[in-house]
Amino acid sequence: MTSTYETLRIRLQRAFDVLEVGADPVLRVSERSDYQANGIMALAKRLGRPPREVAEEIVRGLDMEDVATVEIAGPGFLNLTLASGFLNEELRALASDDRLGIASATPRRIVIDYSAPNVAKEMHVGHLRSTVIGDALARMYRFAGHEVVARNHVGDWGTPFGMLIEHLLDLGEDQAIATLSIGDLDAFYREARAKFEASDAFKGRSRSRVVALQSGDPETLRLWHVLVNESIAYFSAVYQKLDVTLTASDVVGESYYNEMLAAVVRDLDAAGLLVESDGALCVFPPGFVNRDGEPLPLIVQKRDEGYGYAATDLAALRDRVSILHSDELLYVVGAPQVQHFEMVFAVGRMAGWLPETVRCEQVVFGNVLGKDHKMFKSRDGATVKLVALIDEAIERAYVILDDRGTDLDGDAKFHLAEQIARAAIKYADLSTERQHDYVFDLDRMIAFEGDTGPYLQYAHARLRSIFRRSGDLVPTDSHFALGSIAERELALGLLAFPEAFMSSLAALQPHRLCTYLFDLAQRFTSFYDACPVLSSEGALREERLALCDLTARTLRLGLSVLGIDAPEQM
RNA sequence: GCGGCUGUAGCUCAGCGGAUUAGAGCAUCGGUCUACGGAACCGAGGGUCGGGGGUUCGAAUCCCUCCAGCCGCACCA
Repeated sequence: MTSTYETLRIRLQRAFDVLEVGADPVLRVSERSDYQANGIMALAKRLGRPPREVAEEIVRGLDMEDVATVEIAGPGFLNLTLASGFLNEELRALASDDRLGIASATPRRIVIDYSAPNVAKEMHVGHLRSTVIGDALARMYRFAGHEVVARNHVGDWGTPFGMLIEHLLDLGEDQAIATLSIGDLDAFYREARAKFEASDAFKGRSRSRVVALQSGDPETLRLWHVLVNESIAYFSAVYQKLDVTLTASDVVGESYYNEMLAAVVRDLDAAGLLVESDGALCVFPPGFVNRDGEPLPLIVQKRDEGYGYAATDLAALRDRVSILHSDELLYVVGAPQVQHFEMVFAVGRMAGWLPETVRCEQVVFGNVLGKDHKMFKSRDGATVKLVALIDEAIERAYVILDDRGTDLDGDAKFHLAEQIARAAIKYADLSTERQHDYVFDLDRMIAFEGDTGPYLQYAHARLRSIFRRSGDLVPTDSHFALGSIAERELALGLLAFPEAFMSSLAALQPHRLCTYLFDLAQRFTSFYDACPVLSSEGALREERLALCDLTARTLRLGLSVLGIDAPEQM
């Protein structure tokens, strides 16, 4: 179906076309009217005519069947109020559409690179953002009808593996596996690092172990696999705890690209892009300079002939375009790597590996800060384990459920605590503009009041409770008279869903959908307070039940594409 | 030094091609309720939108400049 927003835009476009300037109307949801048409001032300027005259001409061109009132307010915009007949028809169409107005798009293949933890290293809050944002985008794209290929670019290669493997041998394989499988990855890494720095003998062994790894020594590779597999098992457990769609089969680590690295160098050279500088093989994409104002290289092959992450990222980019045939590449990676990816993408374009038709973008996100606005750390200055954070949130949710008194017990109660905790953490992360740093404050996000995940879950649970009481009866053929202000406000909120979803996805900004859902939940609670549902009768009862059903479905769908559960009761 | 990001209410944040009196949440104060789930609803106070200049009938938004903070700037990813 066509969304209300689209319908209006088309109407408005027709009115604009009367003026024959080919301008696009700008339509926005307004707080003081149902919609507001902007951009008339600019149009008048282009036409060289008085704005009021232009506005009047647009109003004459509008299809007044759908619009109850039009107000020329100020010289630059029109306030539109929708006709009740139009609202009724739109709501009926929305209510009978199980996709809630989101048309299934012509499928494109989108590769989303997200999460990317490192083998034998703990996942911390930094990984939370990439994982949660990436997963929300993946779910949104899938719902919109696209094919998503998730890529978990795990750090599973490089010089640290020499010392890690030697440490594993020192501990004995069984002991090492035991340490890793209980999830104490940081301890393992720390011990290895400490030995590396303290003992020259260990350092020497580590270095030769790296050489053995790179040359494909079978026993070394076997030991490497032990480390990798244990870590991936651990990551999978974290993903499960977070209810993230990533699986072990989405893991395509850095090592996967090893065999392609020589070809990257060879082909860049053949294209005449490769320059030797201080012994390293580099590409100098235009427009990048270092602190002395000299051209900044992307180092593809190091002086020691090893490959850096630039080579790996170029190989991955190539693989994703030419082998996976993706139409769009997204990298959900933190802000510090902006320049790196700009350079990689620039080199990809220069080499012809990244056609102009392929959209390629870093989905940048800001840092997670503590309450002191410094990088998020525990009191003793150590990085905080992601699992510890999730567990703490679950524990708090559990305590709150106890305090509130709940019908649930045992597994069901624990499961609900998990759902609430995940909602609190994910919503807090997703609801701010992703490029900004955000303050991680568990107290606030799990406070269950205000603009939080649990508030949205609660609104949904209250809605479901209505249907439990009324015997799950959902009216199918209601007329939406929208006699009260609260009903009308709720209805307009419901009709805005497709536009909110699509613009959120187009901008790769999940927080816009969050803002929409919170606004909808508030419209609902106001409605719920003002309009009795079950104690109403006849057509009014049917209408209100239908509004409730549509609201519940919209909340559930919106939350689900953000990766948040909507429990039936809380 | 160059580049990027950020600066909006006491706190945490929205404000999406310029638009009516800059909006939420928390906190504070005051109301509502024998109510379908009070994890609620309604209302109030609180802002020189970092400073200054410019463009515009109109700027938190666009341009310039200054200030403050964070990040990046050649072989670790």
